[in-house]
Amino acid sequence: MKNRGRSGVTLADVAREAGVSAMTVSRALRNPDRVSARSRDAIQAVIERLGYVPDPAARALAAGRTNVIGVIVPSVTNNVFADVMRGIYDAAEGTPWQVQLGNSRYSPIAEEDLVRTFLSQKPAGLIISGIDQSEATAGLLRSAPCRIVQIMETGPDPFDMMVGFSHREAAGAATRHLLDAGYRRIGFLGARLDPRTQRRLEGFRVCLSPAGLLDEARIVTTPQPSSVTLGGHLMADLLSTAPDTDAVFCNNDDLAVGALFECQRRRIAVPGQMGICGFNDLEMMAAAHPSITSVLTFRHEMGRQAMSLLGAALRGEETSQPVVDLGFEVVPRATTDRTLQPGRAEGGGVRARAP
Amino acid sequence: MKNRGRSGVTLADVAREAGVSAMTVSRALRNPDRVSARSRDAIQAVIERLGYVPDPAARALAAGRTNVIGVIVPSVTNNVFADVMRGIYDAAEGTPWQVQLGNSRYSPIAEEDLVRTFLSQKPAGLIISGIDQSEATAGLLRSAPCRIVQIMETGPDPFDMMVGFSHREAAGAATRHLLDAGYRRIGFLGARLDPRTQRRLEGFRVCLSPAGLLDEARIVTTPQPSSVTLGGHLMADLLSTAPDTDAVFCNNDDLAVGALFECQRRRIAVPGQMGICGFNDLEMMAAAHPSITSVLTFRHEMGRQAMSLLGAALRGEETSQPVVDLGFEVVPRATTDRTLQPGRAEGGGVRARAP
DNA sequence: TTGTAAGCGTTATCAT
DNA sequence: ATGATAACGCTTACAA
Repeated sequence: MKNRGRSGVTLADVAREAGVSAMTVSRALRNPDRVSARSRDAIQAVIERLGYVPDPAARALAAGRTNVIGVIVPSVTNNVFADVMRGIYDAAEGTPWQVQLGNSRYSPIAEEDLVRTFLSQKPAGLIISGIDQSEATAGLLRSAPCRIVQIMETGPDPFDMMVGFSHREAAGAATRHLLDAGYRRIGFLGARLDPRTQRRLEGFRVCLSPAGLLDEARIVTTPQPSSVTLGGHLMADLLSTAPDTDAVFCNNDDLAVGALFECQRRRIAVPGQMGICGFNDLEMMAAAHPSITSVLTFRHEMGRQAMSLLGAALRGEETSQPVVDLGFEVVPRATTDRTLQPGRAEGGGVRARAP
Repeated sequence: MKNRGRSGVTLADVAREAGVSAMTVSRALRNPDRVSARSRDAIQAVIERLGYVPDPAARALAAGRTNVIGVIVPSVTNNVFADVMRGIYDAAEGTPWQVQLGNSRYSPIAEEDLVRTFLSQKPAGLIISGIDQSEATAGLLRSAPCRIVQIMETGPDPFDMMVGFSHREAAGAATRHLLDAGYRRIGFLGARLDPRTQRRLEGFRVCLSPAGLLDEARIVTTPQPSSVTLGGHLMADLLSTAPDTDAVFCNNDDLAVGALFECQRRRIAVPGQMGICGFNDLEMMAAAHPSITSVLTFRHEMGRQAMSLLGAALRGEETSQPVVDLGFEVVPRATTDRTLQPGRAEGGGVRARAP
């Protein structure tokens, strides 16, 4: 098999130059304190001189495991997951764990393939979004020889660990906020009905139904992926179906922003004639004019904690609490504050802040 | 070393069950047509029955290469890179290439580490953002034993291939658009001065300078990462420094949206008293009220082409054109259209579209 | 503290 | 078309 023209400096090269055996170099790399200071220094010098970098494939093959943490999210474009990913990367920094990202594109089949691919790499851990895995995927995960964290949601029967919150309750709280603000004919705008969206819709229904205020005609959804433009369209649909609607809970912030712009275009006063509440509380919501009420979710923290929990578990520090509920927070702002002095009709907004 | 309790079914297991040698199974997996139909079918059946999945580490070690495409971006939160990543994933779908993401967080040192880590994995290719690698990184890349695509920008001396556009020209065109629209006291709002931002600022200067309209006092920048909120703050700063400014070129769309909201808050008529132009043309820009002028960049296409180019090169299809300039497109909208009938002062906008 | 031997699961090479 | 054999670069297990 000879030399196939590989560039690499190997452990053996380093060992030879440093006048020790390969095993000592291997140890110096992973448990520096189990090697004499003298060897350690000599080895370190040679490594730098030769520019040695360990071959992860050889390592994985010999050790039967890797320091890879597989992360499976349904979207890489979505702001929400971008924040979660950043939290994961932040927590992984300075640790030996190497994050590897997989994008399931909201497809259960792609998700199953990803899990299979990740498992074939003998990962140290897996972080997977949601609690709605297919039966096949669930089977793989249940018998997986690594630690697993489910994120984004809490629910019963975790495979292992969980970091999330209740979307049902969060949506319920948002809807209650609209009720408390005095709105009565409340609509729901939703895009891409993934399982979390559906549970939010459920929370919406459960909040309005007992009060006799649930009107299915005010629920407007579409399978299309969400966008600001779509928020405008959904608002337009809602207004043509149920023109007397006086507030909307938007299933995410993009839709809420689009709904606000649509109101401004139509000279509908917000919050006077129409209340608007979003979901996630992206940075933009506070900066908008009028500022937009939303439900703050702790996305970055979710990623951070998922990774930290995994790290702790892998270090053998068993957590007493395998399911972490991060909660949420309704953030009331101008778009649902009827006590604000309404702007002129065509302004479509109020002054929420001094200039 | 015995059995360490690994879960895996191996090639040898499949070979034994199928009554052939390991090599035949290996061949059947990678070059099905170099194996008799009989063996092929028998092997396929056993693979499915046993649930065999190849071990990528063993494969990498034996073959000396992998089907990994390393992708290095400076941010995973930024919409722009999210779109590029989606393009890459889209183009990788259905190919044997496995995309692996690295986040350099705008740090040249982190970037160098990532390159080193990726190279240690013997990747089939590397996609790296920008043309401003450190000398150390450049050295690694020049002697890398794999194909390389630089994305986001075009420039001289590609390591190998390149897919991008000229940020300098794009910013110049945007500034020219503001001039053509009749604005004369034009400002620049910029956050995080990465190399691309700086080249955009350069394009801005080069456009205004010959006309004698460049006023450094109207250039407001900050090292902070960009956000909608920050766009408002920068606009506020600009107005206190140079209150007679009549238009701004914002270095990205978030800033532009924030600037627009700030104008609305202050009852500054847009586009009447203040023209606003963003950069990238995110989906939101068209949906805003008033709709916001921006410079469309082909982010998804950039990722798609980078990956396709790489795929073609790896298949041995040499491209005649190793540097692809995707260009850009100034998209004029309401925020720079002075011919529109101005809304009332406090409206801060115009009706860009019928309801 | 250090070294020796064996093998991890796959593919390249060369025969047959 | 198929197979025997020798690596690939590293780590586990055990011995010194």
